[in-house]
Amino acid sequence: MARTVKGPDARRERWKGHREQRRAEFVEATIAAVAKKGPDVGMEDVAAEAGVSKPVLYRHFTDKSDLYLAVGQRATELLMERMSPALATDGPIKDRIRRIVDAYLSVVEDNPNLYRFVVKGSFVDRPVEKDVVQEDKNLIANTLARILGDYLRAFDMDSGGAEPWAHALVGMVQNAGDWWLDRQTMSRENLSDYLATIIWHAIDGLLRSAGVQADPAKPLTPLRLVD
Amino acid sequence: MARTVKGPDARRERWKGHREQRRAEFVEATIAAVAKKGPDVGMEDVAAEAGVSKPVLYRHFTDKSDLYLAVGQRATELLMERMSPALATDGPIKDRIRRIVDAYLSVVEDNPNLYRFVVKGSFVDRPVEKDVVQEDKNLIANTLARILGDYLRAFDMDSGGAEPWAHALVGMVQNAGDWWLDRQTMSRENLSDYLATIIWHAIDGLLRSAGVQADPAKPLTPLRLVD
DNA sequence: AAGTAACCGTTACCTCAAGTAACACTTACC
DNA sequence: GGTAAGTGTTACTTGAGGTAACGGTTACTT
Repeated sequence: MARTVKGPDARRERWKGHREQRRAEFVEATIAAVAKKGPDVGMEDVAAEAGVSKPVLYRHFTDKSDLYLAVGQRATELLMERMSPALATDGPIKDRIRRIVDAYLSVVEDNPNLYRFVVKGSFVDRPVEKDVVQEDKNLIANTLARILGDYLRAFDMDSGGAEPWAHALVGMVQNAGDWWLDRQTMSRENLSDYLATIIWHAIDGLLRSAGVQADPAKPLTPLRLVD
Repeated sequence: MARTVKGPDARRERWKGHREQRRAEFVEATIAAVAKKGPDVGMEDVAAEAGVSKPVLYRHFTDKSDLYLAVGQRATELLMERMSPALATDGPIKDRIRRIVDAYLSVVEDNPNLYRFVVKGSFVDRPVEKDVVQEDKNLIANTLARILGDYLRAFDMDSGGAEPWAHALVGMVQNAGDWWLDRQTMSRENLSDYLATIIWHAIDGLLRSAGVQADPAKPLTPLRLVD
């Protein structure tokens, strides 16, 4: 009796890492399939791309939306990887905004099909409950909200707007990105500039209204954006 | 010869108006069904709500997405009905922005299921080609772009940013609205204020950078927004 | 060494909603 | 009376998501 009571049977633990690796493998396969066959791939296609048949997929993902959620999270990782250097770099504030926006747009530009797949081709089943995109947008927006809130508080301003503003900024960049992706009527650089300009003006306006004079060419002082 | 040569058989014309009326009727039925059964209704549900069986629906709409598109357009009409008074009112510029934003949010607030249905539950089939939401957002954004462009040109500024800025603004308000709809953690009035503030600051900043001093309490002079 | 708990994988099926076929009746123009 | 539009029905096909049932492999447990 001694061991059986407590010992959770090593056979269960043995695969822990492996399962995650497998999931990741299927997520990659999905991304590859999307890149090949466009954003409307089905489970069959994904399975084929992974060199496997459907039921195998369903051993690792409960659902289509479960898989899509995982893909969305992976995409968020890719996005963050590309954006975090831009977030971490100190420098002139406006330039920094431009770089962050541009990092986002560069990801969109490099993975148009994946982008469309994640942003548009999801939540087919679960209508409200588990929304892949909203999840990830919230993640980004919450990060932004924290940063904004800290800034506002540091300047002794009302920080109640931080959250809506964060979501507003996210939506703004995303929607402009969507538009740009569909009909690429201007260079990425130009779009980044325009968006950075409008964001900068919004921030500058907020600071002005609190009597703070900010120089677009200098870093904002009271906090560092990423620590 | 007068009639027979050209006359395209009055039987074809007889129904022109009727067909449109019927389409509208089904669109209303869809909206009612959505209000009752949530945003994930199927064609069967819609047909039932209209007191009809599926094939009838398919005589008037080629497709599910065709129906959804029509619903989206109807929703846009409802939205515009509510927004246009706010757009047409002259008055202090910042206040006006607030009213426009608030009008949008009020529609979202009053028809949450319809809103979710239109914004989220679409484009299930046609992946890229006929995107209902994008269509309607573009309509709004283009209107905005025209207005912005006119303003910018009136102030002798670079109007190249008008289009991206318009899409940015639309996305901003929409995303903030989505967030608010999901977890209503602040009053509509507060959200409208916060959004109007950020938009005002962005516009004000643009004008300042061109050397124009605008007073948030006064109407912008060179053009009227709606004519 | 035998048992078994976890994985590997397959083919063949079920289910459900979108969309279609085929058929019958009504109205009013020609 | 013929016919081109519409009204409507029930019963089917199709396709994609998801499942059942089966068999093989590995390596921990007893």
